[in-house]
Amino acid sequence: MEAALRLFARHGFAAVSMRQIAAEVGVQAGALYNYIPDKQSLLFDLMRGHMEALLAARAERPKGGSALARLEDFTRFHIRYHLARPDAVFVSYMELRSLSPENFAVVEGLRRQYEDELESILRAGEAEGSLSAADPRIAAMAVIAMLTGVTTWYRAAGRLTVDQVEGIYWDMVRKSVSV
Amino acid sequence: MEAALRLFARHGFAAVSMRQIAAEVGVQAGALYNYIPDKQSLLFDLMRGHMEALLAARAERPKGGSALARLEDFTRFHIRYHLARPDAVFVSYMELRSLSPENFAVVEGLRRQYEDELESILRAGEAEGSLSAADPRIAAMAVIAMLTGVTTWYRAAGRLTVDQVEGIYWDMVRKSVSV
DNA sequence: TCTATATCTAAACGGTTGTTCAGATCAAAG
DNA sequence: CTTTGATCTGAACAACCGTTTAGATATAGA
Repeated sequence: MEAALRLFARHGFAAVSMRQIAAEVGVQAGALYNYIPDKQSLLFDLMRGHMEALLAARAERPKGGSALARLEDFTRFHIRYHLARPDAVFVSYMELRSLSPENFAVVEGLRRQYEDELESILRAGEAEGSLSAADPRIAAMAVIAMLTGVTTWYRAAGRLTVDQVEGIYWDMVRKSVSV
Repeated sequence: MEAALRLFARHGFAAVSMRQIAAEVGVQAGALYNYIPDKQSLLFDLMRGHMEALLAARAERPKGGSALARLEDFTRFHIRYHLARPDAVFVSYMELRSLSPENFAVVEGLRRQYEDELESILRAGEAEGSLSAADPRIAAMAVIAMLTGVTTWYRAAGRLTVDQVEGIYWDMVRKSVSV
């Protein structure tokens, strides 16, 4: 699974052969079929696993507090979690179209759950009067796109630590939905 | 080229065969080679063409004015331009890894030019005192990620017009880098 | 040590891949 | 009407695809 994830992230699902994955772990291609029914299931398991782990990790965060506090926690959590597993993020955002329709629907549903939490935080902030988003659904999509984009340029060896990145993005997110 | 762009956007570069592209335009696969040297060049021409057209269209916009005015123009331009050609945008952002190293470097350079303009607008705003971005480079990447993300959910048949989307995003962008 | 089970290899399956090429077909120019 | 050059077909090429399978090999329990 790790080898497949790495190769899918690097070259794309369609461009990676079962023989390449097998070679990466030192077996013949046929041996992989003792563990997975087919290539599509391999991709689906990786993506569903990533989304479920994301939701599970998110569920462990505190749920109470002000909308502003929850928004900050969401922002920092998202950046930290995504920067820690760039391959899984990359594959999960890029290979949606490689999923069969049924598998796509499942992953899409999980993603939707995640987006919905942010949307409800923004709605709560609106109700509180502490946040302002003209369209909470679109604001949620915009914030997530902004935050996830960090994985395209962040390099652990670069000039910024994860903490610093968190701070910069939180500053922007906070202001973007401020009253 | 149009057929290839459409298919690449839908299924991905690696997943589309020359025979599929040929069938889309009603010829045999071999006939395509009267116009392109190989499949890689086809992708490269599409991506380079998109980036060059983007830069050319951007270059026609007014360059003067306050940093705030230029930021608004950049924001609205980006959304309008990208929503008008979703396939080209999708392919150009998704298939970077399908490019040969030399071709990747070219496309990456063009993209960098585009990002640099936004970064310089933010720096000018900082100098003017009208904008505030803790790290202009990262703020530029964040804003572009947010704006480009619109192509993932926007549907022409949806509840919002392009003008409305522009307005919502400009509001968020403006606030995110406000003093 | 024998047996049962898990795991692997090596080969094969039918099908598809990007690309080439000889020859057919077409349109326009002389 | 003939010629030229562009364009296309249809077949072929070697290589690779995902997947299956028979049989070899390893592992662990009785």
